[in-house]
Amino acid sequence: MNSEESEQESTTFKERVYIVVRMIPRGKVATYGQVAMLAGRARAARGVGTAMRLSAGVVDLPWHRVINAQGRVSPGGDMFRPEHQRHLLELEGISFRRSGTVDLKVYRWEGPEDGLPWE
DNA sequence: TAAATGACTTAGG
DNA sequence: CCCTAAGCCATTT
Repeated sequence: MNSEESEQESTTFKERVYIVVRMIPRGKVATYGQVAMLAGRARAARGVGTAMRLSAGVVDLPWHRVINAQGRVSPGGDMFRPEHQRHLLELEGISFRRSGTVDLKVYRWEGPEDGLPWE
């Protein structure tokens, strides 16, 4: 271990995404693009979507706190139904507009106070 | 290794 | 509010 910076990535993109998502506090939300940036891949918003789609069964993962840049929740899925996601968010005190969207100006997570492990 | 897929995003119409 | 076109990416075929 003669190096600390040129070391190989010991974590995959998906792993980092989950780590970031687990940092989102209760009552707050983050967008795919935001998570991508924090995970070290600013333009991989779509990759974050892929990671979340494959997250069924992952323990302790607040998947419902990840929404898109328009404030809309997941489009659907057996285990990720829009109504379910909305319900979970409302239980955390997040209110939706008539349009069914979340006001990011109010509920957007500011980001981690301390730096991330890989940054 | 190339092609297809999809919880994305921004800019326009 | 709904739809399309482009750009970008991880994952799966």
